[in-house]
Order: sequence, then structure tokens, then C-alpha cells
Amino acid sequence: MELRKAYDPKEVEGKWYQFWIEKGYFHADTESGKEPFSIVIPPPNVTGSLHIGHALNNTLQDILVRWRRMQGYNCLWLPGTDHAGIATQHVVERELAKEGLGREQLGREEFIRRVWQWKEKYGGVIIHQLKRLGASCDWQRERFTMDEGLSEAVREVFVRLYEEGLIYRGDYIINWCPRCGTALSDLEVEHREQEGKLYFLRYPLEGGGEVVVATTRPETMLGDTAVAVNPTDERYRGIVGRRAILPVLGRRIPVIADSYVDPEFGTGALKVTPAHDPYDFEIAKRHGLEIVRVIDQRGIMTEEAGPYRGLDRFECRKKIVEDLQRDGTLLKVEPYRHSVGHCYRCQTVVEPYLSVQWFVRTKPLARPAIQAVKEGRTRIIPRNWEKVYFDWMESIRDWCISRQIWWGHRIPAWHCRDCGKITVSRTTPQRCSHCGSEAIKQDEDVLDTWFSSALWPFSTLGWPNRTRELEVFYPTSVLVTGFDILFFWVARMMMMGLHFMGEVPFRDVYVHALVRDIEGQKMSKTKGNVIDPLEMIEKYGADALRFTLAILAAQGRDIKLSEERIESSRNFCNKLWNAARFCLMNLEDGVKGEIPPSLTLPDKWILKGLKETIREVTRALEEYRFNEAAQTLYQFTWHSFCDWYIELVKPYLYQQQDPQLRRNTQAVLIYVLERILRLLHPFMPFITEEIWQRLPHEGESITVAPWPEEDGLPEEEEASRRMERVMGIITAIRNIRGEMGVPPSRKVNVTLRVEDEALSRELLQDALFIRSLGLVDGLEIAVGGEPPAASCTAISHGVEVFIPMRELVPDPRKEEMRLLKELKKVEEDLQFVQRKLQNPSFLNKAPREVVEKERKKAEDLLLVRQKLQDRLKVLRELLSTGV
RNA sequence: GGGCGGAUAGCUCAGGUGGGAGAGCGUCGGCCUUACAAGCCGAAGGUCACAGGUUCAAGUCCUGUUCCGCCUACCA
Repeated sequence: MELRKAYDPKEVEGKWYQFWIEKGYFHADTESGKEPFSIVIPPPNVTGSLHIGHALNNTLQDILVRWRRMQGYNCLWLPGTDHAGIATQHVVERELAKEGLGREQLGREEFIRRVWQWKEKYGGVIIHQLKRLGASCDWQRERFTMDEGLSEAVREVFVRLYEEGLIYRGDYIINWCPRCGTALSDLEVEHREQEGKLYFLRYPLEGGGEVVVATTRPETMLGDTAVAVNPTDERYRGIVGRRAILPVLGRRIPVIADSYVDPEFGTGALKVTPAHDPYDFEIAKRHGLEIVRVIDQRGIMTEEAGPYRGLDRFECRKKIVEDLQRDGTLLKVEPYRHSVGHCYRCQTVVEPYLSVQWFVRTKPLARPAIQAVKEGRTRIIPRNWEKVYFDWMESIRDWCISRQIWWGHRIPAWHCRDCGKITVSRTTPQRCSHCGSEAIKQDEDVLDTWFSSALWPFSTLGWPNRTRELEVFYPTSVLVTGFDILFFWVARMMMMGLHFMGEVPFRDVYVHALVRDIEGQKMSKTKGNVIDPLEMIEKYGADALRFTLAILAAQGRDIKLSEERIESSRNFCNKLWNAARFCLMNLEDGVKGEIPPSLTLPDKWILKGLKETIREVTRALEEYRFNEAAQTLYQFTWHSFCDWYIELVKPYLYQQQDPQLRRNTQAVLIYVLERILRLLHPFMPFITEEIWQRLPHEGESITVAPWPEEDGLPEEEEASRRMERVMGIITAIRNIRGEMGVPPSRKVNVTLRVEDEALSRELLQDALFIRSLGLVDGLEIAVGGEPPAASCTAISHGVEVFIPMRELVPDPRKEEMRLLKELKKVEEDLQFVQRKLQNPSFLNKAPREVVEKERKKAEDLLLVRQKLQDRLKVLRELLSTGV
């Protein structure tokens, strides 16, 4: 059964994925008794489609899961999606808008019904895309944050936290998105540096004089209820306690002293707008100030704004600046760079807004979460993210969890119309728990989506029920995620996991990089620089995409992805394919992959390489060094196996005299290839399965084949060195050929000169390789004696290589250049080594083996130099007499 | 303001615990050598950002500087 000339991913990917699913390889069995290895997927937004960041995230998870599965672990990779409250609501509202409908028209219940409808229809897109990528998730356990089970967990957590006093409700200034019409948590606000202006306003004082305040938001002056100065500020000592007259509205407001005010900034006098600035709000609370709301939840000026009522906040700013300028209140305007908060969903400028919201008291939850990482019960990898985690956790602020939208987990709290108190309950209550009134109404708000995802590692395993899944798979082995959601998600899972399970949610957190474009820009649709993973899969195959992401995934650095990189991985797939094609073409009936009792030199060399590769790849994966694992495999497969081993053993395969040798060689070829496939399988699942199935193999799928072990592979240091010497000679011959422009069609005669008998006997035995890979016709091996005249020369591993010049394009000058170049290099090296050896402190202080190494190096270099000089001398005599 | 990361070949990047720097792509030269032109063989190309320091020895450890990037923050 011969393979096609080029690998075609389209023909194989779908087929094998379906096969794996049918066989149930991805399904974890709680009763298997094998050691568990579990990962919960960072649930993508249900509205989402697979972008390159998902592709990276899931490729890395799949590599770990497939590798551990082959190692014999009972692997659970639990997939699912996140209901993404605000995002999903947007999407559905946009859909409705097309029908000319608004959500208010439909009413809450009907709207929610439509969201579910939408979810059923389009929500699975990303799940299908993950399958295209090859993700080996346990699809039978797929979850959704709005599932009944997960919703139960959410209610349970809310009620318990409320009962423990860790959830409270109150009036606070929160981040409000006027466009989305909802509160946002601090994390959901993106701060961006922006070119703004600092306006200096003159507020007259009652009884004469004035105080000048500075502000970036002049429109909020309408809501000012005080002017504050620092109590230590000499300049203002006299005016504290007096009253200022608010321009436009004429309101009398007190001048107060508060240490929050920075005397260095602006004029040192701060206008206090309690309803529209979180810190002004704090000041107001301290001083019992009046609170006047001048901007409403749509970003429109309220009745309190007097003449400006009804204006949009930005229009109002423009207008009020004009007016204040006209009447002289505006003293001056300075350009000012400052950071402005934007809604992470819609980029609207966020409004600090005073409203009643629900909060989680985070400090008591954070403490154990910090402790767990400090004690190493959870490791964050790479380590430097631990610091970021600690910094955030130690200065954590209470988490605003209520959202004024409809799509999400409705807050399980009921307000009593009679006594005004709140009943929080797991199930829908019939009456107020305080006064017994039946006039109760459920809170309108829903919970922040991250509230439910914070429970993901245990809610998906069945909590609050005590399930077998929890018992076996919690804590999960590792969480793989991007640093952008370290706070949003990882930190909160840590807090919730520890609080409710009494144990960390994961042993390791592997934090990977962001994928950027080749210029280092974040990919975004608006910039038009996105690389669409599905398009890449379509074009180059899933394996090529996966391998590219893996080989680029170095710790601590962002990935700059370009299509060329994927193309080169595609070439690697093709290389592997053709290596397999070669092996199969040369495979006789009945031969299977094994290590035969007698091994040739190339066999011993490649098996040693394989052993090292297994060790290195396994170690790299254990340390989450995906790029090193991929790189090692690439080098071994392409350069060791294809470029050298296959070429070296061709003479054995093609000869007829010794059938046993031929068959043994085939056995080693298959043996090594099959191990390469297994090592590559976590990275490139499809092509490896396709080839593996065509090779002689044991078992029904490479997915469940055992991970290769070093044990049982021969060491053969000596043979390996001998092989490398031969390879060095071959390279030397090729070098001369290349530099002298000898085409491959032209064979050359070669003389090798060595110093001792034993070496010459070995070379004689290995002559076959030199002939075949060096394209050598006659090969002579001399011990000592006169070197042949008029030759091109090279020295490798103590062996002098001669190719008679008349066989080549005879240009002695060219050869002279070549030798001089070589000599220069050797002399430089020699100088360097000798300088070291002449340094007494080096000889005294450096470790013995390092000194020995340098001595040996110097000896070798001296020898090489001598020989090169001899050659040069002969060549020059030749040149002077003429060839 | 605080913190973190980066600066290595023309480009994109690797280089755990210090012992004279590697890959992919690109470039140049030679090849359709019966697995592969998505390929083979060979070559060129580097003051490892800068300045000090530690050390017998520094791309690697320490200090400072410059230039980028990111995260974070209550100077309105």
C-alpha cells in the first residue's frame, strides 16, 4: 500500500477524529483506577468563534492531555462554554433589532427564551471548531455555565457567601457603561492613556475672593457639593470653613479640608462631586456632604444640571466650557494626558455612577488564595506570574457582582415590599423571611459572568453534590490559560475553590503568551491583522498549525505568528510523510519495528539519538517547555533521521547479498519511525495516526499507544562517536565538492590519510558510507606516508581528506583560498585556547575537566594547523611550477 | 507613580543551574542523486542594546543607562 507523494491533511483529519470519538478514547472513566490527570477548559464565550488565541490555548492543553493519556493516566479534559452575559445579550439584541424589536418590547421572559433559542442554534460553533483542531476533550461531559447543575452551584455559593457575610449590597460608586446600561467590575474597565485637557475654574468665595479648582471633567461641576483642600496647605488655611459659590447654579458649597487632596496637583484645590467620582464619594461620606446626581444612567444630564438638562455628557462639556469661558469662570486650559476608563465590551467611556449594587467581600477570600501559592500547593508557571498574582491579590478590592442585564444567573434575593428587607434563598421563597409578607419580588439584577466561571473547576464536576467525579478529578492537574485572565478568572477560581472545596482548584497554572501579528500588534478584527486558525487549518492542516504554535510557545514571550511559519510546519508534515513513504516502500513482508540482535553502525547511532530525544522531549513536557519539545523532535526527525540515517542505510536496503541485513535495517527504520510518530502524536495527532495505522503496529490507535521510554535502548557511546567521525569525513568531502563546484553526477576519487592502523581498519569497514554519501568512486585509505600531490584537502576528526585536483575543476588558486580561510579560522581558535592555557589562574582555578578539554582542543588544533600548512606549502610549490 | 518583560544572524525567535552562540524563513552557489523541489548538498552572515562590576572564564550573574512593549495605580 503505497502512500501518495504529498501529504494531504484534508483526506485524513475528519476520518480519524470521528474514529477517536467512536472508540471513546477521550472519555474519562471514574472507575478506571488509573492515576487521574484532569484539565478544565477555559470556557470560551458561547458567542465566540475560534481565534488564534483559542487555537494556542487548546493546542497546549491537547498536547498535555494526549501526552498524559499515552503515559497511561486516566485523562479528563472537560470542555464547555461560558454564557458571557453582556456579550451574548448584545448579540441577541442585535439580531432582534433586525426584526425591529427591542428587548423591552419582548419582556424579560420572552427575551431570555430567545437567547436560549439563539444559543441552541449558534452556540456550538466554537465547539465544532475545537474538534477541527483535534482537541481530545471528553465531549460527553461538556458543560455550559447556565446549565441547571452549574446554576444550582451558583445559587448555593451566593447563598452561602451571603450567610457568611461575604456578600453585601449597598450604595457605591461603580463603573457604569451608559451604552450597555450595566455596572462593570473594576477589571472590566480598560484604562487608556488619552490626550485630554485640564480646565481651571474660578469659584468665587462668599464674602469676597475666589478659589481656583482644576478638573478634567468640567461638566461635573454642576454636581459639586464642596471644594476640598489639604489641611496642611498653607495657601488655603484661611478659606477652610468658608463657602464658595458654584458658578452657573449659584449653589453655596463648603470649603473643607481633607488629606486626600494632593497640594501638588493643579491648584491644590479639588472640586468635590460625590455622585460622579469614587474618591469624591468617599470624601462626601467623611464630611457628610450633600450628593447631587447630574448625569443619569444613559449619560444624559439630569434635572439637577439646570440649564444643561437633557444634554449628553460630552455635549454638555462642550457647552459648559463655552459658557464658562464667556463669563470668565474658566481661567485657563492646559493640555493633559491622563487615562480614561472604557467599557471592555463596547469601548464606551465608563461613567462612575452611584447606585445600589451587590458586592463580594474579597479580602477574607484572598488570604487563603495567596497562602496556597506561597506554600506551593498551586504552582504558577512561569514563576514570574506569581508576583503579579500576589500584587493583585494583596491589594484586591471588593468585587461588584451585579449586572443590570437580563441574560445571566438572576440574583437569588427577594425584596419585601412591606418591611423592605431582603430574603436570600436557594429556592424561590413564597414569603419574606423577615415579616412573612407575600409581597416579595426577586432582585432584577443578574450576576457577573465571572461569578459562575469562578466555580468552573468544581461546578462542572457536579458540586454541590458530592460526586465521584469530584472525588477523582478535583483538584485538577493543571490550568492552561493566557495571562489576560489571570485576575478575571484564575484568581477568582482560587478563592472560590479554596473556600468551597477546601482545596486548591489546580496543582499547576501554566500561563502562556498572547499571540500577536508579525509586527507585535495584538490581533484584532478592526486592525485586519488576524490570522484565522480555521483558514490555516483549511490551507495547511491542523497538525501544521498546532506544531507551529507549539514550537513558538516559549515561556515568557509573546508569540509573533506569521503564515510563513505555518508553511514551514506544513513542510515538516510533508517531510515526515515522505520518510514514512520511504520506509513503507522498502518494507518486506513480515518485518516489524524492533531492535534486531545485531546492529549496524548507523543503527547504534540513531538509537542513541532516539534515546536522547525521548529523554529531552519528556523532560520538556514535564516543565511545560513546549517549544523545546517541538524543536527537539523537529531536529531529530528531519536532520538525524531523514538527512542522515535514511541516507546512511540506503546501501543496506538496496543490496541483495545479505537479506538478513536488509530486513534488520527495515526493522530499525520502522522501529525508530514508529517512536517518532508516538513522540509527535501529542503535537500532530492526525498525520501521526494516519501513518501509524499503515505501519506494522500493536494496538488499535496511536492515541492510546504507550509513550516511548528510554529503557531498553542501547547506549553505544563508542559506536556513536565512530559514526560521527564518518559523518565528519562525509561533510568534509561534500564541502570540497560544493566549494569546487562539482556536480553530484560527477563521482570523485578520495584518499584518506590517518596515523594509525586501527583507525584505518575502521575506516575501511565504514568506507561504504563515505562512498555513498560522499559520491565517491575510488576510496583509498593510507596510513602515514606521503600525501598525494595536487589535491584539495580537508581535515576532520584527525583524518586527512584528499581529492585529487585533476578530478575537479582544476583551480589551485581557489583551493589556496579555501585552505587559507580554513587556516585563519584554526589559528584564531588556537590563539584563543592557548591564551587560556597560558593563564596560571585558569590552570589553578578552573575545574580539571575544563582544563583537560582545552588542552585536548589545543593539541588537535596544532595538528590541524600543521597539516594545513603542509598542504599550503605543497600547493604553492605546485602553483609556482605550474600544474 | 509602581511592577514585569524584551533588546542575540537581513527577518522572526531559541539559548534550565557561567566554560567561544543555534533554529526557521530569507540570501548566495550547486543539484529533478529511484521518500520528499513543500526537496537535497554546500556557503555567507553575529562587538549577543550601551557602560561598569563579580569571576580564571559572562549572551548567561550584579549595578546603572538608553530604547521598545505590557500590566497596574485614587494627582482631580
